[in-house]
Amino acid sequence: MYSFTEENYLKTIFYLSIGAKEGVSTNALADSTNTRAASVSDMLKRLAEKGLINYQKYRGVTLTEEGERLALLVIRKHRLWEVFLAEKLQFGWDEVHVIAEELEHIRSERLIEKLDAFLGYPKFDPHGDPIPNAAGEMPRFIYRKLSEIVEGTTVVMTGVSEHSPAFLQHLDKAGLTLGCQLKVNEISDFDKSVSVLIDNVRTLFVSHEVAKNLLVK
Amino acid sequence: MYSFTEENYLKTIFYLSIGAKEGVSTNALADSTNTRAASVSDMLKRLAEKGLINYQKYRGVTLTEEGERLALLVIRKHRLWEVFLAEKLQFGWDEVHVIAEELEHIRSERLIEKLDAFLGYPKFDPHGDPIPNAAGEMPRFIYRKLSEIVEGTTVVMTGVSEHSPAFLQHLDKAGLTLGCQLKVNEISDFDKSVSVLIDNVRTLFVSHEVAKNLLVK
DNA sequence: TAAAAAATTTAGATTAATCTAAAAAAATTA
DNA sequence: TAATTTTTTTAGATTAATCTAAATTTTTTA
Repeated sequence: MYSFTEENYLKTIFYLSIGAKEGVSTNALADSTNTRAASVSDMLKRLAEKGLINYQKYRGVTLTEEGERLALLVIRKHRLWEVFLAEKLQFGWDEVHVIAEELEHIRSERLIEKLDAFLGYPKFDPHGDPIPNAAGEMPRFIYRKLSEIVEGTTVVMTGVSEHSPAFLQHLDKAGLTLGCQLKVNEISDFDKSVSVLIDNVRTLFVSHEVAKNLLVK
Repeated sequence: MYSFTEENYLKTIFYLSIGAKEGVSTNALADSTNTRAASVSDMLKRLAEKGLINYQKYRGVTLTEEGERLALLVIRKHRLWEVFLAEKLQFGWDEVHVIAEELEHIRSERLIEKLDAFLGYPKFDPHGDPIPNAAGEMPRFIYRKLSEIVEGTTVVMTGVSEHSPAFLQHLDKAGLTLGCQLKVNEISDFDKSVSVLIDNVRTLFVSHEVAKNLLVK
């Protein structure tokens, strides 16, 4: 049985490892967990002793197989609760993350399996992120950013790579929701903003900053 | 913002205060919280400083108005989650308590109000206990025990005063559920066991031990 | 590559919640 | 009511998770 804190470290290491070739640095973890590097060093020693991470002093960390499995089980719980909050309790997709940060630590396997069934075994959370299975396995999709799509191409919005309430509320206001069709009309030479045709109905200008965080396929 | 531990102490003091004329003793709290009297003394000092309990050394404790309000809000959350677990996730009434012990500490007022709405504003939890409102107020019903009902009387089972899985599973096996009609046929002179007619259909012998923990009206 | 800068770890505290053992107060009983 | 027993509190530690400040290692740069 691991503490809330330990679970949060595993989850953070998992997210910071995505794409990275090297191990996650102490400072990156300190930033993400809002603690000091010294506190992170202490915790890394403990997680290493428990066999959850590969750690050598000054070298950064990676998750062991067991550590990754545990991280994905926490992420599974987080994402299932997000679906519950959005679909059953009518929370906005900008509100679910904060509450799920607490719910993800509730310890009951039966609870999460029954919740999964109640929700109809969803495959994605409200932000389009895939939900790991009960064994701690998650399909890895390769999404493209809207900012990388060439002019004239039509794609479907399938996710976001930024989950802050401010960003998600911005998308709400612009009427950009998961599943909408986006045709890239033109990319501005001046500021890289993207002119898109949404669902064949209306045209919208999307800033490069936003386009970088919209995942499409 | 109060810690899980503080919330649990408030809740425990609330339950131990029911019916009691005097304050709750340190030892009673140590028993209920599975800690030692010394630890309880420490915590009582802290809760008193925060204005949540009335405490004088060696004298036992009572909740202040604010302390009781907080205790009832925790109990509100506990009982609403129990309804969710039983009605939506199909957990047995013997299983919901343990999981709700964790869920009751999730901090989000909006969450609990939306959960309340989702459940249709239930007035009672799966054990027949009333659910406090959002202001921390709870109707106080005066229930009678089945063991106090005189022969010949017909009553309805409305609650239980013992919530252990073993007891609740025993009731399941006997087919005793909330809302069933109970006619007291005869009380044994020998062992005080009660012969009851259930829903006008079948007769069952209920031990005095069980009858003491069945609440009826 | 040597010096400077940045990153990381160690040393030594702190806080909340707990403990054991000992002291003190209250309650019981002879 | 005095002695004994029980209850409660205090004193002094312990553990997990954190901190600051200082020391150490690695990386960068001149």
